[in-house]
Amino acid sequence: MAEPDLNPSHQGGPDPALIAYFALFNEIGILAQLSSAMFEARLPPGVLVSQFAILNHLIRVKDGRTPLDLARAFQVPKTTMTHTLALLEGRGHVRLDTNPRDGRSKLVWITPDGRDFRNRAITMLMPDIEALARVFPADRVQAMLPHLTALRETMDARRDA
Amino acid sequence: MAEPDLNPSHQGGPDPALIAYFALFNEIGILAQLSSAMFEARLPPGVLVSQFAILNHLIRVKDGRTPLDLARAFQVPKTTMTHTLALLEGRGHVRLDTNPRDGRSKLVWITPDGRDFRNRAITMLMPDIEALARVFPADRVQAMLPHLTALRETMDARRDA
DNA sequence: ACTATATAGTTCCACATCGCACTAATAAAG
DNA sequence: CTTTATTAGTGCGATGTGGAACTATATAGT
Repeated sequence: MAEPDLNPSHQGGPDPALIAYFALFNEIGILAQLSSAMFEARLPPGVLVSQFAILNHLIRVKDGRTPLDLARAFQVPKTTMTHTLALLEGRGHVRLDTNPRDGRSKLVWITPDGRDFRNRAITMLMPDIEALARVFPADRVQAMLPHLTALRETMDARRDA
Repeated sequence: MAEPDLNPSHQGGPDPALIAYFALFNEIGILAQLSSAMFEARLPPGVLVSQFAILNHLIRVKDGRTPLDLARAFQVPKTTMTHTLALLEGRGHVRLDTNPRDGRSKLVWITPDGRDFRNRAITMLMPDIEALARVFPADRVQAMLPHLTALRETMDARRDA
């Protein structure tokens, strides 16, 4: 579900300088909801963004990593990753080998089928992105992207502290 | 779960100018995950961000609206809203009256208990926000917030088209 | 080497989310 | 006024998500 929508400005309460942070997380939450819906509308029925995201990560970053690595990258519990990887393996989109370096863990590899599926999915999404680009210019995206990345990295680093 | 992490740059594929949009949604998805986790860690056990967000909306925007209004505001199906409102009503944080203007619908009101709960929750969250503000300055938030709001409004408007 | 601790992954279970079908009520069409 | 279509909310079932506990392996301490 969506994010807070918090804004304690109705009372003289907390530091007003911090209200912007609440507003920020509110917008982020609603945008995550909207973008997930947009993506899933174009993906084949039953394929969730969570699964698609993993295929993307395996291509964009690197495959041959452990399920736990992936769980950390996506900020989900390892049980969730076990479930999602099982779905992808069942569809033949990824392959799970035992890790030769560590008998406890496995290594996740994307298959040619998984690669094809992901590339076709991106093609399906392109029209929506193009339509969005027409009403929301790319320079605005460029303006905020570095800040978002920095915020993500900061919060990611603070996660265990 | 988190968002795409899409970046088709591995091949000469789609318009490179559009890649930034994928990167944007990727960051938004992960940040939504991180902020939800941060919030829920401070909320009482069993209270999810989804419930807290509704209380916030009822105070910040306005209460006395229908469940369907809320479902649209948060971009969730009405069945989800029914469920969440039932939880909040069970805790005495909201009250559901029948709508005198329309026998089919109801009106959602926040109770004094709900108001107190929300205000106390915000107090609990403040230390985390303050800690974040120390490492991620407010001017960076100000720099991206207007763009995020504009993007959210744009995508929200395009939702039914 | 042996014990204690930590880690990777899974299983089991609780629950939030959401699609589908249904009821009740309103609105529109004739 | 009667019929039809639309809308608000709910019950039910399927599934994604995530916590607790467990097994198997690896690492640290002695």
